[in-house]
Amino acid sequence: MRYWLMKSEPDDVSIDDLQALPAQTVPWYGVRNYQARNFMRDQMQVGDGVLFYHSGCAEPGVAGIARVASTAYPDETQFDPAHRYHDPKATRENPRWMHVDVAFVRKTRLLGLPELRRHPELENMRVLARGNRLSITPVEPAEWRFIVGQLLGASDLLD
DNA sequence: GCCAACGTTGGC
DNA sequence: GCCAACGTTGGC
Repeated sequence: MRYWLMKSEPDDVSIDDLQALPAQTVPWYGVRNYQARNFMRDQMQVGDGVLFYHSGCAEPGVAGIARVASTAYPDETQFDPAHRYHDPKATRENPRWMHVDVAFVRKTRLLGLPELRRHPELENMRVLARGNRLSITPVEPAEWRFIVGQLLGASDLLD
């Protein structure tokens, strides 16, 4: 069991959008960075914890909790010439981009970026590292427990 | 294999 | 809209 922070632009898919989807599950399409792809392809397991992070918006920060709901499989958008995430070098025989499904668990209050930076317990979080642009970063178990404790209360730590 | 140019991310 | 940081591309 691992923990992850996954960024999404709320104009694209917000935590509310995820909650409103029929199966409350979304294929994590559009990742076009090899490190982020490799995390999904090589390390993610069904059930892993996900901090759902809003980026590229007025109030960036953790907006909810989700869960990895599948192992990795090819991202359909890479094959679609009309799609903004089309990759001309990808073929069905040789897909380049893989993703997992992510399922809604809980919407929380917004734990904003300034607040994340304020907690000494979180000073080593990958997502807070200078110059970090990765849209998917690992979260340490202690960081996960701290954040979930902040968001849900210590009595409700999920796992 | 180097590295300059370019594109993208994402906070502000 | 700006810009720092970083990843990718492609010429050599």
